[in-house]
Amino acid sequence: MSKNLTSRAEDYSKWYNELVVKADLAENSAVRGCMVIKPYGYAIWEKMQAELDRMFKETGHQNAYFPLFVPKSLFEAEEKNAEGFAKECAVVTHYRLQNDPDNEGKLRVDPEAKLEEELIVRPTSEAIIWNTYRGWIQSYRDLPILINQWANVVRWEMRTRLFLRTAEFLWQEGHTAHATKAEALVEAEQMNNVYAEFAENFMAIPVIQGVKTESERFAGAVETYCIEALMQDGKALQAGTSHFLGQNFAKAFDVKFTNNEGKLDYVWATSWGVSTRLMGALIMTHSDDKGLVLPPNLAPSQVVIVPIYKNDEQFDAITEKAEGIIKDLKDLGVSCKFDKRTTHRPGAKFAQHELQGVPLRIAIGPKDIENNTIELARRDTLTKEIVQMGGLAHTIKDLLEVIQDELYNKALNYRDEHITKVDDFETFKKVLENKTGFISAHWDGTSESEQKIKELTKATIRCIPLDNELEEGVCVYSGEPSTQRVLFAKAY
RNA sequence: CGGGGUGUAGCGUAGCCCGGUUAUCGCGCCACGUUUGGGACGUGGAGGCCGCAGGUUCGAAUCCUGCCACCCCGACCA
Repeated sequence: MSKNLTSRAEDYSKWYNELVVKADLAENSAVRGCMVIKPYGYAIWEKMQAELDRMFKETGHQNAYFPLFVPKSLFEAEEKNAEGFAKECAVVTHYRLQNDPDNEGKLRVDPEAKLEEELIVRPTSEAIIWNTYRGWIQSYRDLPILINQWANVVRWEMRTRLFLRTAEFLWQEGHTAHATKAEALVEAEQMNNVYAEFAENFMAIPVIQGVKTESERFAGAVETYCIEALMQDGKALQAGTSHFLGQNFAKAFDVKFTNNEGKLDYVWATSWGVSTRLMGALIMTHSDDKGLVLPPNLAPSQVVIVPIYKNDEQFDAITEKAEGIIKDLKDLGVSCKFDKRTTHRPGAKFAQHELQGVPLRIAIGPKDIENNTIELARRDTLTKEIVQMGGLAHTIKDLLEVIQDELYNKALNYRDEHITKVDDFETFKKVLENKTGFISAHWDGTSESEQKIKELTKATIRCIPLDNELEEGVCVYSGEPSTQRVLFAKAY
């Protein structure tokens, strides 16, 4: 492990890449654009999964699993969806390899083994799922269908970055079917709320809920709800989306049902997802120049104990004390690891646990044995204090809650300070270049203005906030009348 | 896919222009000893088809050709 991380001020993107690798979260693999998620990174992802899965089930959803492959004829059925993803699809054309007669010891694709119909590796699963739902739905009594799947998908991206954009990524995708438009809309909004609640309460990442403009909308959706977060470098990151799909997929896959008036109608749909990209959001929201900073809710170990000793006798005394602390913490539902490795000295352990973002560190040495104390260090503030043993477990449990809240508030302050109201295009460009962050500005509602602004500034409309107040104004670019402000930013 | 760049040990590198014995240095790794309240020190050691293939040459990490991979900047994107 090399000593120092590149600082954020020096090169934010280099800092991010180094942090992901050095904190042992993930690394690049032999497959272009695909990452290996290492045990420590995967443990954090599992924490996210567990909480999201709980929330999905609490809102009435069940898990299921659909195939990795989508026959091309199904994939192309919903035209807009197909068109939107066509440029980044991996395609299976053959099903067999054979020894290469011209190249000893090598394999080649058997030209005789061409598939009748190509299979698309799913970039998203609407097609295969809606084709399946057709067989499940005849009557309004079969509705709603509320299903989620945990899966991997492939989008053949040109340029990839660990967690933020990989060719293969892990995610969950919910796909629901409803009898009425109103019910589907409620579902799409509900799941966006679930995502917002998860991001804020669990990941300590403040988000803005909104809807996408037409050009940023999911291919095939009527409305795309989203949660947008702001990273420390002032760039926005779309952290989750929930789509109201209208009857587009029902029509494309001919999914009709008889309603309670005996009339035939197409089914209404939603889909919603978050991915391993949330790992990127987590890193870029809280971490610092010493490494990862994990909110207690997401830390694989919330507390780590580092022993400091000169001989076996001291180590035994420390171990006894540590085991007592671990037991008390476990009773309160706090996870704690005892780092008793003899192969590393305390300083190296301190540095490693800081790099990996363990929220609280306890150091116990001979002095602490003597005084009935421990040294308690906070990862988020990098402060440490000597604490008496009495009531330690409760002190720690409370402190973890404080840390969780403070991380959220810190991120919220940063975010709120980086929403700038702007009314003219010159200021727009200046704020984007110098201050960065979200810009709240009037927009005339046309794709043309949106496109022009993107070309000129690289900023896109991240969302039209849901809680927007209506306000008369003129478009920051065209000067045409506008009824509300929207949020612009450069985005990941 | 366009424009630029880089490939030397696990990682970071020197050497390349101007070909010449055993390919440089640091980190990391291994062994032993001394250490342990913020990334220890000493001694010894292991590790290389110099991206791949071909060519020029008495001789190639170095020169030439082709290929591959990766990085940066664009276009695309959760």
